[in-house]
Amino acid sequence: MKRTIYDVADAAGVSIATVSKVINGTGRISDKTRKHVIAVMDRLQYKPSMVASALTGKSTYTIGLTLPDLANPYFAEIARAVEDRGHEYGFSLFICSTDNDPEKEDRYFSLLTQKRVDGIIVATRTTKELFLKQLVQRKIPIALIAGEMPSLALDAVMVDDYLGGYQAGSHLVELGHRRIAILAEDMEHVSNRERIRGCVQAMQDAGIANDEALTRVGGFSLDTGRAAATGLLTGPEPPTALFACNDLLAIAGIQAAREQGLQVPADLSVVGFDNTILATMIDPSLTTVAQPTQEIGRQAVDLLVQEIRGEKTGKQRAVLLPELIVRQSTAALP
Amino acid sequence: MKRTIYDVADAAGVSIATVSKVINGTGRISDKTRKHVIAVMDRLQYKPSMVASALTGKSTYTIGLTLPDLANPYFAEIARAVEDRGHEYGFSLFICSTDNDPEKEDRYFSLLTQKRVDGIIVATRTTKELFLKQLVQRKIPIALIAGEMPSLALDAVMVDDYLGGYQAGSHLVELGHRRIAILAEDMEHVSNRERIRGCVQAMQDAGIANDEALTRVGGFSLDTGRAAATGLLTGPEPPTALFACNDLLAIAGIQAAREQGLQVPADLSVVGFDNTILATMIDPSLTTVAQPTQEIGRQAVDLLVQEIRGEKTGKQRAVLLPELIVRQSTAALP
DNA sequence: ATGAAAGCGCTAACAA
DNA sequence: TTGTTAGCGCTTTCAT
Repeated sequence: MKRTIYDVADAAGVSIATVSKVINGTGRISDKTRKHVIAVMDRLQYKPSMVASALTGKSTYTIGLTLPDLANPYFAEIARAVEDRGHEYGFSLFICSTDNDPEKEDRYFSLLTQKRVDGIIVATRTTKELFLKQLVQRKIPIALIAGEMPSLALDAVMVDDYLGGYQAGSHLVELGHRRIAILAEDMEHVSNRERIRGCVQAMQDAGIANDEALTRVGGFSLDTGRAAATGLLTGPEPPTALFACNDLLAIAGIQAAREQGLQVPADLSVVGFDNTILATMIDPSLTTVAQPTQEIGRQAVDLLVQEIRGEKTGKQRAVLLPELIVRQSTAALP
Repeated sequence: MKRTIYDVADAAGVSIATVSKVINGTGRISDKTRKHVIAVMDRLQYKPSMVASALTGKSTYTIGLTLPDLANPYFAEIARAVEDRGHEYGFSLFICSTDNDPEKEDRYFSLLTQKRVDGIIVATRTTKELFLKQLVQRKIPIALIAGEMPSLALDAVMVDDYLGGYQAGSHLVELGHRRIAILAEDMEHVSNRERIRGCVQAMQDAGIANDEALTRVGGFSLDTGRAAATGLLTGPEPPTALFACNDLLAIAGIQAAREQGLQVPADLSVVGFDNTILATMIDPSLTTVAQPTQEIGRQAVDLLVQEIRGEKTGKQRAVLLPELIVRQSTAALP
């Protein structure tokens, strides 16, 4: 039942080298034998083993993608984009959800190493420098998505988070808001810090002093986000606008507002970040800073593949631009 | 830089057979040499190649998952569940989004075959019997999620869609609704047909005649769903309740209602299906029939792994029960 | 308890 | 144009 290149060679009355050549289109084979061999191959339903061919030194045509959680819509979209672009190049994708757990991430890296993936795209946010260094030593091509590893020269694609934050802040400022609250995932990751910095800068450019009390950490879930947002809204001088560092938190903010009897956008304008599928689902639809998800995945794969093929010398850093999408969740201050 | 088993053997002053044995815990090795070899292995940062070991006849410890679209929250959740359970068994996961395109699916099957995956979990909805048959001939273990292939005996895990539909229908009937519209993805897939059949049965059990005009196909996107829902709501005798065959369509229904100036649930009660992350995000929060996503992924992997290990003789069909989650989108008919 | 040697299915010189 | 052959890194008898 299990066909090998020998079976094909036998059945076709040629050598395995000949079969190998027609499979790979290498060497010179007469049209006649090529056709014949091909015919025999599909008659036998023969599928060359990529395991064997990988062992021979060629690549495995496999890449790994580490991300915090595949069930998170943002990362699912990224993964889909990576899958699609990888597939165009003939690469299969191993998915590795790490739950932001460094140990789990390390185990996945180790596993990917043993599986001899051709490269790894790292979209996790808790990656330890040491882990990456080990991969680099092993000469495993790496591309970072929205990550920084200043000490290591690595290919990376990121969006200009500062600009995104600035766009969000400007939008709110232009609508007349002056008390603008900020809801962050955490303060560790650069992306978040930059988004906040951008928003604060937009406010300062409009002559609005930054009130630290209006910035809160909302975590990664709807519940923690709602709790943090509620804290923000029930303070002494409540904000009239909220910039959330991702769409999930923005929705948490909207829900918290509703619980406090506030209308969005009448009483509170809300801006999100990411433009995930969620943004168009909720009511009011969410004004948000769009990340070019497709493009992020695409460029990450492009960088990685160039690296794998050795077509590139230095490392590159692609910075993509975010775009503010205005929907229904923001309005001018009365 | 690239370490092989030979490097370890040399450095440890033993044979490669010995090294292999300590790696796999096979054969009898003295405690002394074992420790020594292990020490040498981590000093050299040696990671055994699973490519080579796979070629030797052992399994690749890799499974494939085909699904329509990884970016769809429902399938992302399924994928995450499969990934987690697979990881517990030591299996890595290849993701294959097919976009419901049979050709793409076939190419993925072919690719997975060449990569010599140990098994495939099929969560796509357009799988041709021929494709599956070819895999079966190749003796590749398969597990279906929410699929049927009556002619082929295959392991499968599914939820009782009929029951789910019945629960949704009963809920609406109990709330006093008698004109209940149904929004389906399509009529081809069994899941949808069963959900509808269940809902209709619940209505009939309450003495409500089925009005065919109240069933519409809403497709797979928010836009097509909204269009279909609008058609439903603007008919001569508009419904007071809507059962949508998935959460996305339910949200489309809510949006359509809102566009028509209807309040949910005051003027229209809406029930969804799947209980995806979306259900808690929207306002009003969605009453929906929950699928046990974790359990589906888990059992699919369990069945597949048993098959891979040859621990099972016959094929099994696991039927899981859905559960109605009542939230804010349904209310009693005034 | 350890090692020598024969594959696993394929690719890539090198011969013919 | 086609075939022979030596690996790729590992597992697994079978000797020792």
